[in-house]
Order: sequence, then structure tokens, then C-alpha cells
Amino acid sequence: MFDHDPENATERPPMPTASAARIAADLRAAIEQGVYADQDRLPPERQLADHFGASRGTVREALRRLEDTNMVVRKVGSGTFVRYRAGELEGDIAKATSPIELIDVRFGIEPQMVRLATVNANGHDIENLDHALQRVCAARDPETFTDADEAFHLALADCTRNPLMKCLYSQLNEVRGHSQWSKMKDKILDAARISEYNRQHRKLFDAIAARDSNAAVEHIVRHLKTAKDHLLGATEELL
Amino acid sequence: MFDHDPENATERPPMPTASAARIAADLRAAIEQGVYADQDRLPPERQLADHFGASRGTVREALRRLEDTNMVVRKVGSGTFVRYRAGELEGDIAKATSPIELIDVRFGIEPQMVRLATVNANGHDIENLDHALQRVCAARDPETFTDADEAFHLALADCTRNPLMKCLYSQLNEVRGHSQWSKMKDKILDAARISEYNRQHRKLFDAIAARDSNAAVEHIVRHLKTAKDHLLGATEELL
DNA sequence: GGGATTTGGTCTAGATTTGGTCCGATCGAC
DNA sequence: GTCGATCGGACCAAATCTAGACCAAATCCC
Repeated sequence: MFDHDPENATERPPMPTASAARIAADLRAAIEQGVYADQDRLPPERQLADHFGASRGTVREALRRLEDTNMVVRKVGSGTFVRYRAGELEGDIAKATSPIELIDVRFGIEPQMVRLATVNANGHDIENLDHALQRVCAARDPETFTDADEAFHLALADCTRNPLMKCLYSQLNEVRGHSQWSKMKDKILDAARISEYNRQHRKLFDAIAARDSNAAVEHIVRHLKTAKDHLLGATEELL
Repeated sequence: MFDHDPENATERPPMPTASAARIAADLRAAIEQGVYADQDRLPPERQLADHFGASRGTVREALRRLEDTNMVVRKVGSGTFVRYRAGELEGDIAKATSPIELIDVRFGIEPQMVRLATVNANGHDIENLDHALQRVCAARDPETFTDADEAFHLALADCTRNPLMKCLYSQLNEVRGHSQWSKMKDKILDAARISEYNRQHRKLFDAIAARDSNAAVEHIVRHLKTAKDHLLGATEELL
């Protein structure tokens, strides 16, 4: 577990020696690797001090850093307990995200994205968005529509001219493609709904092209509400 | 890496082995190749001097050059620490994102995050958030505050119980840590502003704990507006 | 219940480590 | 010789680490 070796200090010259920092790093690694699970109690400070060959004060300094990052909770008379929910960010984020959770996140990002797009898009961006709109409007089957819809929303992200927004949204879009949503889309997407979505897409585009920020936000919110309603409807059908 | 050979020094009269330039180059290469990671502490100057077979003054000259190129930071009584963002994925996005763009994205995500947190957090989550709040409220200097603030917002993301939200926000938070914001924080964060932020943090927590979604959203929006105002103010000062 | 033990919280005094600074000496190159 | 780089010290101030003590809360054990 703690393969700390005091002799390392005299080993190769380029060995980063540091007491509190190194102890904190070792403990952090142990926790992240699951040596200590969530809610587990760490060894007492005095025992850790002995193990690391450091004084108790140094160990306490290391533990204080772990506590500052909410990784650990210390209780007088009881001990130091791990507070780390391992495995929640592990693996494929797409598999860990449900369609309804995806919509919840989209409700946060997309209105602001549309607002920024309305303000920041230049003529070239609008052209690209228009092009994407033509494609999605031409789609008739669920498969084509899903792809084109994804491209449309990515073009929308481009319109914000905000690198961080583009980065985050492209990740969200990937989850969207891989998520369980895609298994439901055949249930959700019929011709009527596709054309409904496309009417909303067009209104959204018109608002952005007209630089009408409020209208654009209103349309994207309505779009998301529609999608959520369809999703919940489909969920009920699955029950 | 450090293939210095003392015997060569006595063999050849011209000894390019021990010059400040060469030592600086070696250390730079070691850092770039990951021998020393970001935030790691380099060996002490005296130890480096011994290792390179050079005097401490020469090593200091080499370190001075690394410091001039912002590769390391030196702290009296503590050591020399690596500051080098090994071009990670978010490293690029962090460099491409301005503080104001970061705020723009936060304006989208955080209100929704708070809304979801208010609805989805369980007692354990609230406890964690409370713990993080105590930490951030206890912070007095910009350095501690920044770390604790980051932990608080991550705990907030945990409260949503939404894996996608947590994933996206943790990325946003990394950009926040690496972004040019960190260079401005000393200009922005004085004691008065820190306590102002903390008042907002507390109100936000109280609203979430009381499951008052609207109040929580209102507080986070006010918080972001305050941050944006301070940012724009600091920007003006820089002009 | 009650005392003993364990555990984290706090404090202190002193030793150690570490970068910052200064000085004079040495050596090679121009 | 002069100049620049290096060397080998010495000393300083800041940060850190150590070692020990005592406390209060929690827990254990009889």
C-alpha cells in the first residue's frame, strides 16, 4: 500500500522529496485506487506518522489538505474517514447517463448557448447553421434526422464562438449519440414529431438570424420541453 | 536524463557539462518528459548542485532561467515547484478560453446545476456541501479560497446526482483553475470580496438545504453577476 | 454505569530545511 | 590585465518539520 521508502531520499538525486505534500499524494492515490473505500476509516494519525516516518504534525498537514478537497472527514475521538465516491466518474459517461439526465443538462446549457450564439455568431456562422438546418429539415427517417439534428446543434455551438462552450457541448452531444436515448428514438421519432422538431428548428434559426435573443431562447426551451415530454411519454409506454 | 559524469570533467579541459545553460536545459527536458509533474517539488538547490557537479550559484542561475520562462515557481523555505501544463486535452481548451468566456458558460450551467442539486441532493450530499461551505468560509487568503471554492462547487455538482453534469462541470472547473483567471485572482480577490462571495455561498447553501429551488437559482445568478462585475472591473484596471 | 483507551484538536519550543543574498577566490578567454 | 562565469563558502529569513504535552470527544471494556 504505502511503499514509501525513507531511503529514497538518498537514492537518485532527482527524487522529489517532500513530506506533507508527498504523504498527501500517497494517501490520495491510495483512496483513488480503492485501497480505502468510501466511508472507510484511515489509520490513526499517530500510526500514519510512524508508517511514513514523519511527525504527527506533518501527517496532520497532509490530512488537512485532503480535508480541504473534501476527500476526507475527520471526527474527534472517532478517526479520519474517506469521503470519496469512486466509480461515479469512472467508465463511459454515456453509459452512466440516462436520457432524462441528459435532457436535464441540456436544459442548462442550450438556452445559454443559444443566447451566446445570437450575440456572437457572424455571417459565416449563420450560413453554416442555415446549411445544417436545410439538412435536418430534409431528413425524413429517424436515422438521418438524428445525425442531422446532432450536426445542427454542433453548428449552433460553433455560433457561440466560445471554445469552452463548443468543447463541453460536443461532449454532451457524444453522450447524446451513445446514450440510451438512441434506443428510444424509434419509439419517439415518427414523421409528425420530426416535422414538429423541424418547425422548432426553423423558428430557432430565424430568431438567431434576426438576432432576437429572447425569441431564440424561448424557442430552444420549447424545443427541449417538447423533447422531454416525448421522452416521458415514451418512458410511460415502456412501463 | 541526468547522465552527468564527473570523470569527464577531469578528462577534458573544456567542460561544457557544468554550465548554467546546460543544467537549465536538462531540467527543462526532465520537466517536459514528465520526470517532474505539475506541482511537484524539485530537489533542493544544494542537492541539484551536488548532482550536477556544479556550484549552487550555477544551479540557481539555471533555475532563474526556468523561472523566467514560468516553468517553475520558487518559494523561500519551501522549495522550487514545477508549473508546467503538459499539453493535456483541457490544457488547450483552457488556453483558448478567456475568463469572460468562462463566466458566460458558467451562467448557463450553474443555475441549472443548482436547480438540480436542490431537487436531487440527499442528506449525505447536503452534509458534504455543508462541510465544503465551512472550508470556503474559513478561507482568508486568495490561495486557500480558490481551492476551497473549487471544492465547494464540485460538491455542488455532486448534489445533482447527475453523472453528466458532474463530468461536464469538473471539466469546466479545471479550465477555471488553469485559465487566465488564476493570474487575475490576486487582483480580484481581496478580503472584502472573499467575504462577499462567502455570504453568497452561505445563502446558496441555505436555499438548497431548504429545498428552495427558486431562491437557490437566484443566489447563484447573483453570485455569477458579482463575479462578472469583479472580472470586468479587474479587466479595466489592467488596461 | 463508569473508568480506561483511543483519536483528533491544539499548542509550544526548537531544530531543520530551503531559497535569497552577499562576498572573495579561481579559472579561462579575449 | 580585464571580464565573465563559476566556485565555495557564510549568513539570513521564511517555511517546514519535529517532539512532546495536554485537552475533549468518542469509543471500548468491565
